[in-house]
Amino acid sequence: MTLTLDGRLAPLNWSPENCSIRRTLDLLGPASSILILREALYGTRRFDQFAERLGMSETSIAARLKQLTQAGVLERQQYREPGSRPRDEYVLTQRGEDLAPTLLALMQWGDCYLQEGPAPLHLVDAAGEPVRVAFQRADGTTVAPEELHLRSAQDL
Amino acid sequence: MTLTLDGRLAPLNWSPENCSIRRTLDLLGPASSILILREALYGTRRFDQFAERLGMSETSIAARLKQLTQAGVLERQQYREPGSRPRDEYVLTQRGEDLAPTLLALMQWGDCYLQEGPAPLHLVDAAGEPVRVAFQRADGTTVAPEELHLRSAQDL
DNA sequence: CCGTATCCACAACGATACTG
DNA sequence: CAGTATCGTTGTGGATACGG
Repeated sequence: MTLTLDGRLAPLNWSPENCSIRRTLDLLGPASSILILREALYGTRRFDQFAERLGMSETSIAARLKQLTQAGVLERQQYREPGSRPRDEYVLTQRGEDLAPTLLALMQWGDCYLQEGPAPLHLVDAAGEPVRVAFQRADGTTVAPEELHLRSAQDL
Repeated sequence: MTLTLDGRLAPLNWSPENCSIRRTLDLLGPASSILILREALYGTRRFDQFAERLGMSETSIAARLKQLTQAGVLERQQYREPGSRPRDEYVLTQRGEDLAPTLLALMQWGDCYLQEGPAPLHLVDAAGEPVRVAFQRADGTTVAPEELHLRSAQDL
């Protein structure tokens, strides 16, 4: 596969700076931000749980949580356990949840190419059937990678 | 959505270090590696083209290309234009092409949340119909994000 | 429990100059 | 054209100590 950009390698109306991939990576920040989001997707919400599960220093955790909150993919929520004072926790916003395909596509690739033995986690549906990240049309039909093309907007 | 890990937030048989997302990020390296791969996916192959299109220094380009080659997602290929001496170019391996869902999921998210106005590039099939990254079962049927679960391997 | 402040180490990057 | 060598700057992170 090579996404042929409709046959041209450098369309005039597309510039490498005006690129959603670059802007998304800039917004999310370093790789440790992705790991924070992975934990958030798994259900981790509290500061010390992030720190413990990721094996990162509190300094880094605080910086990443603040950055991701400002980026709008996490938000602080107050909660109160009975008998305790109110605390904050960090939960995914809709924007953050929508990063799930990206994260799970990464996981899928690593499971395929970097995992020795069976993968530790499997993505399944409500009935336990395996689920994969794939390309599909609006009607839900699958698109093979060889059929993919990138079209620049002004070609329409 | 929260991927409930079958109801438990920290399954005993899964550790944050043994994680395909982390290992994949470690293998690929810094964010600029992802941008290199984006260019490779678009069809860029030659050293100076990477440097020019990404606006990065030759030092960084050389380091990233070497790293990605060692990681097995790019490989050097000799080519020879008529009348020129042979040169090297960097092309995606199968491993590298299989990162397309990850990169395009990133692009899709950025198009949705960071793009002002219409996206500059559209992912389409051979007939020009729009294509998205989505979750699906082995039989091709679509899975809604709310239906997703992560199951640890030893629960089988 | 949930962070912040300070200090230090290292990795990534751009700029520049240089080689086959 | 396709890199390598060196330098200086910045960003990221760990360790430690400290504050609400």
